[in-house]
Amino acid sequence: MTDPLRTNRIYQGDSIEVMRSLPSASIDMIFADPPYNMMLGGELLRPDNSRVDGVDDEWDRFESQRAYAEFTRSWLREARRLLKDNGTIWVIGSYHNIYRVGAELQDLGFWTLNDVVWRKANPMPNFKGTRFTNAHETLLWCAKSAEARYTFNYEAMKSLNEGLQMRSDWTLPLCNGKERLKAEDGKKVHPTQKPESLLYRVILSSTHPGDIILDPFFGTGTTGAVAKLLGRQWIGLERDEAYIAAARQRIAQVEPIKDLRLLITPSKKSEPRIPFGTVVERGLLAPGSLLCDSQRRWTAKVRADGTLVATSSHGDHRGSIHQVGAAVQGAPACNGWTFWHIDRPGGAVPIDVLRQQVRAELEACAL
Amino acid sequence: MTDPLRTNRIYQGDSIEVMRSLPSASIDMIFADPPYNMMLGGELLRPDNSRVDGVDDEWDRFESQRAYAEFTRSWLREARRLLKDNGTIWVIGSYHNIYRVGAELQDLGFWTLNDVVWRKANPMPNFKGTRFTNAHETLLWCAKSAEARYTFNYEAMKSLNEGLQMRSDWTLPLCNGKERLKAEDGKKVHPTQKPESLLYRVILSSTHPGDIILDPFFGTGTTGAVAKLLGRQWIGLERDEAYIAAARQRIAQVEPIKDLRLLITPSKKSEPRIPFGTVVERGLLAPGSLLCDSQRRWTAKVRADGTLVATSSHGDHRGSIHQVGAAVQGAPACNGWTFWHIDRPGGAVPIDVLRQQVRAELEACAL
DNA sequence: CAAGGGACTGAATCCAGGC
DNA sequence: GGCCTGGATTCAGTCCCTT
Repeated sequence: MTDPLRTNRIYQGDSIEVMRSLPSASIDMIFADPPYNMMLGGELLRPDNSRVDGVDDEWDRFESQRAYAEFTRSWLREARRLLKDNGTIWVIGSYHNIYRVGAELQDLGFWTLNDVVWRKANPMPNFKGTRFTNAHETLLWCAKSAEARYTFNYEAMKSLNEGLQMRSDWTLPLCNGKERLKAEDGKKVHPTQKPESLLYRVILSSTHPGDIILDPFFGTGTTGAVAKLLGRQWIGLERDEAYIAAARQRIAQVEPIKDLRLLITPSKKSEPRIPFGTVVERGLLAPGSLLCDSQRRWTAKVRADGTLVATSSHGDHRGSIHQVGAAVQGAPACNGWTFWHIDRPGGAVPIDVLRQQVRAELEACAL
Repeated sequence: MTDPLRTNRIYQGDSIEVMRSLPSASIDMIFADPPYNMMLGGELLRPDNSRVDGVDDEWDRFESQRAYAEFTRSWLREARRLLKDNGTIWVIGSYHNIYRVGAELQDLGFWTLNDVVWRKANPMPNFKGTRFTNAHETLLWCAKSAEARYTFNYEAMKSLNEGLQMRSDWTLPLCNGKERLKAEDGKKVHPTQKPESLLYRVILSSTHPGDIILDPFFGTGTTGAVAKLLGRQWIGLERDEAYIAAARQRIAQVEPIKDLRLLITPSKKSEPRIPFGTVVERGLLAPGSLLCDSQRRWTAKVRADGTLVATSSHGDHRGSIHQVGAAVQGAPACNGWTFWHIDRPGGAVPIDVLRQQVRAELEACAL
């Protein structure tokens, strides 16, 4: 193609078809949030009988796993053609699709730089208690080859992380509140709008100001909004007219900023909560160990799941260190960390020292 | 095979070959930490044990990627055969191999339950500052099919996390200090020894005491050590004599927890079911008694057969405590045990206390 | 106005056992 | 295997309304 690439605009149409019309080796970075192929079953009710609004949109339905694999290979192949040799691609997904995406990326010759975990601060719980709470999504970050000289703004990431190297796990909240785009009827415009904080990190880490960023599954334009904010060029591909209208309006309101320091929001550092179970799990205290209070009036036995069992004049008790501490004393509440002790040669030591030990180990990973 | 499966031992030899000699549908859970030295100069063996040269030109990279895929498919296929229908498999890996593993798992028909992120508390920094610090590894947890009734000790995980649902991201330290096995020369025995805390969570979450756990890449036996501690049976496959010797010595020193009460976290789902009719039958509630909800918005009358009758704005209702509770509220479902109350001097009391009473009586009987 | 309670919501492969 | 029914199951955060 001889046409110059026109940026800062949305191209309407099927992603793969529009990509085919764009010139090769013209893009610095691609961020892609493709359909996940969730395959949800029937409806899901919360314990209060309200209905979970799942992703059942037409664009997330594929005929088979094979069809999804072919779709993935097709758009990734075009993405590879559009990327400059030193460009990189980000793809976000969940366990439903990210393993297929990762395998196809590697088959096509992409070179993985990192896989990054978006650790959701406030995920939806598992209402039926059937699995671990699905509390993260995965991003893959790849170059076109092992030899590529890709962009990585190491210092920007380090300062964003208060002077420590940015790790491959990012703790960020979901997109909700005022940031979440709502239609006039109050309903969310897009079922899976990504938080801008996520795109900040992606764009800030792997592009320079002025670079051209392509998002082939543009949705309501989070990539475009953050790209404009950060002084990058952007191109969005999207099929849905309603999404496009919302994205245009949203991006028009963005005022680009030049001073990156304004973006660095200090991370909320709070003392990490340490469940007592962690102390047991890490082998600092064996299941079956005996605890006692400082006066040795009561004893309790440690269970494998981090609860205690004890017997007192009030009966048998089972529960957390706090619950059992309160129960044996007949008290309304109790701080189990300072109440319960372990017998050591020099005397009884509160189990809080074990918590301190765990905290010390954890201090290395700040976020 | 007609031989009974002999557990709590290490089988020496090639993983895939030894797996072929074991009986189908005999394993409750598999934990696998397969090799993933794809292009790091380490050796990679094809399924036929021939060696792949680690050269990094395009052709050879393709060869070794394909060889790794074949290796992965081979051992996963055997793993699938060995698993009981309701068994599950855990596989741990990094971005070098886990996407290939995940794709092969799904191709073979495994059903993903969770992907779990091990967030390393103390990862190795990225010395060159060229990427994000690689601070996590990924575990995949799969059942054999979507319909399988797999084991998940929800309550134990919740207790371990001090009353909150366990999430899909686990922050745990690397294996070091006293736990790390060292040879006489002070060098580590195994390059990638996993922390026992990781296996503790894996085993406690997805197996029952007495279950049979297979680790086809046993190494220095972390899986065996934790399995023994937690009262599970184990089988380890390993080729390397030095690893086997270290594992044997290590596991011999583990003292198992014998007391089942310390190992099992009771859950409501596992308690014996009591029909409401039993409560009436035993005279804890007379036919004709009036029940109400906690807000006293609705009332219902107890019939001799343990059903209820009630009238609401939705009409007349007759049926089980659950059905009538749902009907008067116009809700899709209802737990009648906690919804319906009896009027007592101190206030309304849920009929669940009557169920507890019956359970206590039955338990006394059983002893 | 501050504090507190209740409703609502988020990429979700979300039940188990008996007949 | 299909159908029916008992009955178990949620965390963090925002917004609105009441006290």
